[in-house]
Amino acid sequence: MGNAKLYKGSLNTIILKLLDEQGKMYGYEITQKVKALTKGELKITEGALYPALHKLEAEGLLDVELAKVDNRLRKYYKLTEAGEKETVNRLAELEEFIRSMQNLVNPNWSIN
Amino acid sequence: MGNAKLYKGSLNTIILKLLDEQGKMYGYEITQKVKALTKGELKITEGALYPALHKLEAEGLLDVELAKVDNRLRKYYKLTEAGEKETVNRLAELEEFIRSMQNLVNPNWSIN
DNA sequence: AATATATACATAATTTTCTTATGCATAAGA
DNA sequence: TCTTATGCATAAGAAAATTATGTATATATT
Repeated sequence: MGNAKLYKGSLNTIILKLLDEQGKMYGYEITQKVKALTKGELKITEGALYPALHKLEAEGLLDVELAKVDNRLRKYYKLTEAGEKETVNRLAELEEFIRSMQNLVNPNWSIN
Repeated sequence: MGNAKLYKGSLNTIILKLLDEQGKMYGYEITQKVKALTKGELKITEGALYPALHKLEAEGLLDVELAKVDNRLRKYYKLTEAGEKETVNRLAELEEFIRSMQNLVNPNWSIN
């Protein structure tokens, strides 16, 4: 709690970015990766993650590949070609947004 | 368009921050200020701004002062004492969020 | 003089996006 | 045996925005 409600709107872009650099990932793995990368500050809930993955897939940005590991199901997601193109756009947009926020909130921070 | 939907959740903090540094501002002025500070990248819509101001006021974080300039109404908002304290907290939280996002999206960026 | 744009507020309907609460199932650790 | 971790999913509800209106005055443009 506390950090809750703070990353609204950027979850999709985070997913795309991670898939772009990791190649393929499954849902649970994404939640753990984000937790690790942000030292526990950002926690992606399953209720937000799975619908987001399904939507990105429906939009044709992700492909799914089923796998069974230790008798447990995994759904590996990876970017489609369209997904890779979209990732570039959305990442640029998110970076611009972060710079703007940074500049608004603390103009003293370096902007590089 | 484009930048739309990106600053979700942080509008309240932006308002508090601006009021903290400007002393007092009225709604329309806030929209123009944000537009200017972000070179047009962040546009606060009235449908988001006015309800947010009313809510912050209802929470006891803002005080209102009416003014009539050129026969047009203005509602100047300023931080209450509670508002000043809350601003410190919310700003810190938002800064942490920005750092996390920055680190997720582009770990090469400087973290200062 | 007429018209459009800027200034200034406000709210209702809708949509998006999240949290919270469930639910199912297997594996591993205490 | 019981709890925690792994792994998926969806439904109900809340939060926070967008979009679409509405009112009104002032200024700039044609």
